[in-house]
Amino acid sequence: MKEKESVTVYDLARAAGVSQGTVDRVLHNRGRFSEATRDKVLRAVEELGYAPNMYARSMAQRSKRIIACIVPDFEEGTYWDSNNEGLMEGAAEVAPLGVEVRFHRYDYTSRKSFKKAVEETLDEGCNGVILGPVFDDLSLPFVGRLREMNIPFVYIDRKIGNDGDVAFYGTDFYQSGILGAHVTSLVQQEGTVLLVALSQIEPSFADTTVDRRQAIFDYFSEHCPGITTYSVEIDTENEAVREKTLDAFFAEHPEVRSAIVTNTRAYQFDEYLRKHPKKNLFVLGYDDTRRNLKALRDGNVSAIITRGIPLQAKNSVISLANFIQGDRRPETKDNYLHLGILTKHNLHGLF
Amino acid sequence: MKEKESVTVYDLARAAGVSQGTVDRVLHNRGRFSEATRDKVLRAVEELGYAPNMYARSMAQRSKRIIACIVPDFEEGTYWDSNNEGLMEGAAEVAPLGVEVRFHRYDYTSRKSFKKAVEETLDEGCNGVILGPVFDDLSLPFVGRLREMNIPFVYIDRKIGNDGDVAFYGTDFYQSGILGAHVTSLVQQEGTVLLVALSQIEPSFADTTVDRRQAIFDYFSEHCPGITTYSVEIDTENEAVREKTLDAFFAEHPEVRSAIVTNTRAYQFDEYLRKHPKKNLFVLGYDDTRRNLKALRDGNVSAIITRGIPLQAKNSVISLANFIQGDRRPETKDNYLHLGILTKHNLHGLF
DNA sequence: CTGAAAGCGCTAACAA
DNA sequence: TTGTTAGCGCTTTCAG
Repeated sequence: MKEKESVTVYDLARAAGVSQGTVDRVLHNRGRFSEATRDKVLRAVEELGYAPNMYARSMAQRSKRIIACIVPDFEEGTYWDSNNEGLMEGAAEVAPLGVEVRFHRYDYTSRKSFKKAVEETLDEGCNGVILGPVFDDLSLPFVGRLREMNIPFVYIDRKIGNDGDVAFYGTDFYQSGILGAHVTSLVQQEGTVLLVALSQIEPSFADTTVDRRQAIFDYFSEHCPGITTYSVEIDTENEAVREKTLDAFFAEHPEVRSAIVTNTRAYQFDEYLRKHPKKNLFVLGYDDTRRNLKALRDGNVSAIITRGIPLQAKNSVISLANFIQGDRRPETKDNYLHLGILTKHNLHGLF
Repeated sequence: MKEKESVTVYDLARAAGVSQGTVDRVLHNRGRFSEATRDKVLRAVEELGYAPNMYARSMAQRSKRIIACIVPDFEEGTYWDSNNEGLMEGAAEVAPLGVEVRFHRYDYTSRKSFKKAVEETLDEGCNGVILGPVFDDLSLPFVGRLREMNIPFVYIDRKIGNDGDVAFYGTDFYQSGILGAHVTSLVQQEGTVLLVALSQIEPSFADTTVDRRQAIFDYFSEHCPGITTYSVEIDTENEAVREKTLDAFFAEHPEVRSAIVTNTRAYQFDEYLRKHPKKNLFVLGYDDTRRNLKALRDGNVSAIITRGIPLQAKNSVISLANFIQGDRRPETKDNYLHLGILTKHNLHGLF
């Protein structure tokens, strides 16, 4: 019901005294124009305040842009599954912009499979990459390659260096530890707290949760002199071993009132508690994976700190698509997502 | 890098044996076509699974669509300010789709101003309405009018009936009460809890927080027999009166360990506590308004339950725009937003 | 190196 | 009632 105003390529062309075709060439650096015209056009862009119409653009493009997504494969209900969910949502959202998301998944316990995913990506070709890195030494040369080839990329979950990435979406692990400790301290001002950590199967992996644990220690030692903490490491793979470890701990420390599971598998601790119930134990876990949410709803987990995994993944897709199609970078390069607190009673819409 | 497939009006036209113009007419019910062609076209739509290209559409439209937004005016940092923030975000997001959002604000203490806003809206004309209703008896005939005129509308914050609205975005107040009580019960299993409520200035207003208070009572009486609650009503407008009321309460009940402020103005309770500090008082409030967040960060509020106000507002705009421009309804009609829990240590990115 | 022109999917004005 | 056609802002041939 009102006219649209907005400066177009045609306006630029007129202002610069050239044709639309020429404007397009300098805008996209497709070569075949002189320095002089380049300047004229760019000046016109400045003066008129040109902003491209993304929709017209994607309509005119006969070909799609491809985003290659190199992320770990996953079991149902785990961390990378949640990420996958968000990536899919993002893919759906950018599809009408003419951007297609293709997956190259790898086994995060296998360096070889990562190499393979990388090769595939490079072979197929793409206009942008979303990288969920696990192996630093393997990822580094890869992003170097991307930079050479002028392929934009965004990190998800973790980032390797600060070099040429368009953006990063992930969590501030230290802060997540502070929050977990804070919540626990609200429930319990003094006494014993148990920290349950994942034992490292593969010492070569980067263990992102060390920062989290450090934060918890820091918080308690600064704010809660009355709290004593103990750590146990549990075996992710073997339930029998887990059981023995935990039995031993609880035998020695029956006075424990809270437990913080610092890795992403609070549901495994819940499994233990189902068999060996403890009265009034406050259990705090991390990450809104399906399994953890189930343990929160039906089991013995009292609260979960979440980083909105699907959102981080979704945002990574959208921001990369906007960069590729709309020439615009995200407002902030490093995006540490909001940490949420979940209990039995605010799961609505998540599960 | 791959061809786009997707069925277009042209495809429909060919399939139905008519022209694009005719297809457009039946698609938009612009009249001037026979029943027979209508059927042919609609069948083609079914068979080919046609979905309009929203971007092509908004490009071809020389005129904008207008969304009229009838919501309460606000003071800085209060509930409707947060809503406004989200509405603005939404407006920015749908602008490239050729949708403009226009505001008609009213004073929520004045029925007359609401009437005026409604009249303005009707006079100016629009393609859709977002309504934040306060006066039920005034809103009802208005939405009746909208239905007659075939103008789609969505409710925000509260809804009046379930009639012709495209969607509703708001909170489940009862659930928010349950959550608040649950969180409080995590901190304190027994003893005294103070409920602070807003005293009604205007008894004609719908008080949405009664459900919340009811839920708190229900939760405690079901799960926490050891907890006793007391309610006080405080005067929103007059600080001196507030002070007196609260002084009197604390004199009588020095044993109180938690307080729940059930309205949206926890910051006013914080103001009181700054002048009359209480040791170890757990204070829970509602809503992530700027003032409340400040009281959480720097003051005596321990936790805030939030309904993601900006998000509810933003979604209302986006869903209405999609309905108007993209012919598609939101997936769920009634959207009760996720309830968040905020503490000092997860304000990042919100403030 | 540059310009002209066709066309992406859709709407809207104008003929018929 | 229906078909035709000219754009919307942009990219992309294809000739110069």
